[in-house]
This record gives sequence, structure tokens and C-alpha cells, in this order.
Amino acid sequence: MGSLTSTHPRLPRAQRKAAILTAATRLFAAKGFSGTKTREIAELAGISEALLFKHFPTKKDLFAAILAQYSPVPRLLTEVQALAHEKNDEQLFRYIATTIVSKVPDTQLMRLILFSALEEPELSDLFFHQHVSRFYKVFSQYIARRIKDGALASCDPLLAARAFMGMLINHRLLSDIFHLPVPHSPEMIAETIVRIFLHGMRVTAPNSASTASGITRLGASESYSSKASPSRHHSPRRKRQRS
Amino acid sequence: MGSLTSTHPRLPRAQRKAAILTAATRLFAAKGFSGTKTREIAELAGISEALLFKHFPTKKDLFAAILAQYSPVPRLLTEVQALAHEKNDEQLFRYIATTIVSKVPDTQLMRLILFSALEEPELSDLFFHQHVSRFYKVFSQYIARRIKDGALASCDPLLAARAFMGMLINHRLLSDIFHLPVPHSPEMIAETIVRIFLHGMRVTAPNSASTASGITRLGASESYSSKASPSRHHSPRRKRQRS
DNA sequence: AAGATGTAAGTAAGTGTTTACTAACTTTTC
DNA sequence: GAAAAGTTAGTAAACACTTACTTACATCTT
Repeated sequence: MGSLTSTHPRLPRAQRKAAILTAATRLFAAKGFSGTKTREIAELAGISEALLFKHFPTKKDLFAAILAQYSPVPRLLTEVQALAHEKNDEQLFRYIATTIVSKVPDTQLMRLILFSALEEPELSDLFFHQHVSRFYKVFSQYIARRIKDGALASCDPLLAARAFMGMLINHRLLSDIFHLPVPHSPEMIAETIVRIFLHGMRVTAPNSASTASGITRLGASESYSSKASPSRHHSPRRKRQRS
Repeated sequence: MGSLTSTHPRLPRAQRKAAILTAATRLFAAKGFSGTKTREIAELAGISEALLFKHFPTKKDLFAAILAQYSPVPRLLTEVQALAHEKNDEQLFRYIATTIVSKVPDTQLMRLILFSALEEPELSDLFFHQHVSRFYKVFSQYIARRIKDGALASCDPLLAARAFMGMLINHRLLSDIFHLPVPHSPEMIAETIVRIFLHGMRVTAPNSASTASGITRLGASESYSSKASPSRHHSPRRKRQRS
């Protein structure tokens, strides 16, 4: 067994904690929160279960610690904000597309995020409202500015941002999570998506539309009242708790 | 207790089976496969655990039975195939968009599909390769035909189909699963997405491109070899099994 | 340099509960 | 009266988490 150090690889607190987090991340991403057993985590980390619980008082605390430390957003966001100054749409959108399609966040993190959203919403809602919403806010602000500039066609910027990201995320979902074959190179996929989107958002020259009805207008009918309030069923019971 | 029938609501086999499936579906969708306990299912169905196991020999069999019976695809697909004959792009794409945005499949089924893809891939891969792939095949064939007709710009039809569906699915993910607010009516969302996509896929008049590099071409660079083969780690061990 | 000592790192062996699943029995219905 | 529908009361294993203990090692003292 002992290959690195002679007999007992005793580690300082911080290092051991990190080792546990690494092991737990892999297992939680693979099998979810309730699908992962604390014994497996301890085994993969090469320690006893008792030690695990000395570092993280409950399984949930461990899961929360993992969620708190990972986020793909900041790195992406700083780059986007830098590119936003140049007002080069193609460059910016292509950067985002290439990043996402080339597995950022990686499959493990995607699975972790999905699992947490499904299994532990109160933990992941924080994550989403902090990181994801912030990204969409910055991104849609850029789009709004470019619409005002006259570089992009007018429509709701947030919807446009979500639409663009959706094309990318869906590709990752289909390939990483649902295991459908992807018969193209990442570069080509990114380029096609950017092309469809930017072409779709391009201002039309005052031409006659080639289709029957006039869909040259962009904002779509805005007279609908947004009264969407689906009753969430949201089970509020919880079994065990800790201080 | 007995409110429907006087004392014992004894049901014929098929009906009881259906009642169990209904209860199990709700719980599996809410808490996943390993998060749901057979005792809870029996309780919600109003029967003993023993009876549950008389109808479904294992918990996994029950889960598989649920997956086998639901699919949002056939209904959507027949409608799409009917509309495809008319070659009215706006009508067809708008139909798909409205359907998805207006919660078909509903939140419960979306959660169920995601849970099964994450927790029981061998069960859901069947689902995806049968239903989802079939939908994309039909849908992308329509797009391919419209490209040949000259009605849509040339690009890979499968990528285009996935891009379009991605905009819609992402909206459902953000609102249903990740609980981000959606500040628009379903109708406006659907319309905006359709507009972006169809405008993006519209053939450009032989004009000069307004951006620096020439992106008037559609298929994107096709010289990349598709050598994507990420090593899946795919834990092959399984604990309990049944004949 | 050798020992004493405090403390952090680590573990073996549980605890009570929960879990998927079963055996053996009772009740209803045709 | 017999088959089908249903239950009670289990079982062995698995589960998150604890208790009570041992071991390694840096630092201080002599």
C-alpha cells in the first residue's frame, strides 16, 4: 500500500480536507448525494469514516463545501467583460461558444450542478442566484448595449442571452449527460451556433421579408401580461438536522 | 381512512399497478431513484410495502416501468410530421417552441428524465436513443429539406435542430429546475426564440458582409477531423441484481 | 542528545435506525 | 372454494454518525 511515504501518510489538516473533497466530488458527481455513501468516500480518500466526520460533521456539510468552492462563472465572466470593451461581437460570442463546447465546465462539474439542483435545491439555488444569474446579467447587458448601438436587432436581451447559452448547454447535455453521439468537431459546433445566433440577431436592411407574414419586427408582441406562477410543490419536510 | 369505497378499496391488478406507478412517479421525480424509499411509495399509494413488491419485484423494475411508459416525443413528433408537409417554417417552429415553453414535457417528467440520465444511465440511454434521437432525426431531416429548397441557409441540419431545441430546453431548465425567474410570457419567449432562429437560418441576399471576416459561408470549416473520444469512467460494478 | 509531553491525526468497533425485500398468513370476490 | 388482493411482522444488510482509543511528531526540558 504505502508507496509515497513509508507507512502512514499523515497529512496536515488542510491537505487532508482537500483530499476528502477531491474524493467526495468524484463520487457525488458520479452517483449523486443520496447515491453516494460516506463509507465509499472514506475508502476512496484512503481514510477511515471517523476521520471524514472529524473534518465534515455531516454528509450534507461535505456536499455544501464542494458546491461552495467550484464555479465556472468567474473565469468566464472576467474574460467576457474584457472582450466586451472591444465591441467585437463575433469574437466575444465565439469565445463563449468555444469555451462551453470545449467542456468548461467539465462533465464532472455539470453533473454535480445538475445533481445538486435536483436533490438539494436549497444548496444550489444559492449557487444559481449568485453565479449564473450574475453571468446572464452581464451578458445580457452587453447585448442590450449592442442593440442600442444598432449592431444587433432589437429584442429582449435576457431572452437572447439565454437562447444563445441554451444552444451551447444543450449540446453539452446531449453529449455529456445523455450520451448522444456528436458527429462534429467542437470548433465546427461552436462556429455554427455563433453563426446562427449572430445572423439571427443581425439588423435587417429595410428589405421586404421573403416569408408570408411580416416578422421583421423584433421585440415580438409585448402586450402579454406575465402572470406565470406555477405552484411549486417543494416538500418542506426534512428528517435529520444538525446545529 | 376509507373515503372512496366503504372499507377496503380493493382494486383489480391493472388499476392497482397504475396507482402505484402514479405515486412512484411523483416521488422519483421529486427526490430521484436513491432518494426515494419504497416505504414512501407504498404509503403514498395507500398500500403495504409487501403489495408493492408483488407488483414490481424490485425498486429498479418499478423505475424502469415508469420510464418505459412516458414519452413526450410521439405526440410532438406526429404533429411535427403533419406540419412538415405544409413547408411553413414559421408555423412549424412556432408550434414546437410554444409546446416546449408551455411545459410539455411537464416539470415532473423533465425531472424524471434528468434523474434517470444521471442515476440510471443504462435505463435512460434506451429512452434517449429511441425517442430523443428519433425526434432529432425527423426534425433535422425537415431542416435539411428546407435547406435544399433554398428556404433556409445551408448548415449542418442536426446541429441546427439541436441549437433550436437548446434555446427552448434551456429556458425550461432555468425556470423549472434551477428556479431562476422568467420575466416574460411563454408566448413572447417562444416568439423571440423562433425569430432569432429563423432569422439566423434565413438565406442572405448576395450582399457584402458588414463584419470584418467573411462569415457569409454557412457550413463552417469542415476540415476538422472528429477525433473526440473522451474516456468515460463508467463504474461497471453493481451491487444487487435480480433475474 | 535523549527523553518527556501536549496535541493533532488517525482508527477499530460500535450505535440505533433505515433499507429493500420476504414469508406466512388473512380477507375479499367471483 | 380457490384464486386474487391484501396485510403483519419480520430479515439481513446498509446507513450516517459516535465513542473510546492509539499513534506520530514537533517542541520543550534536561
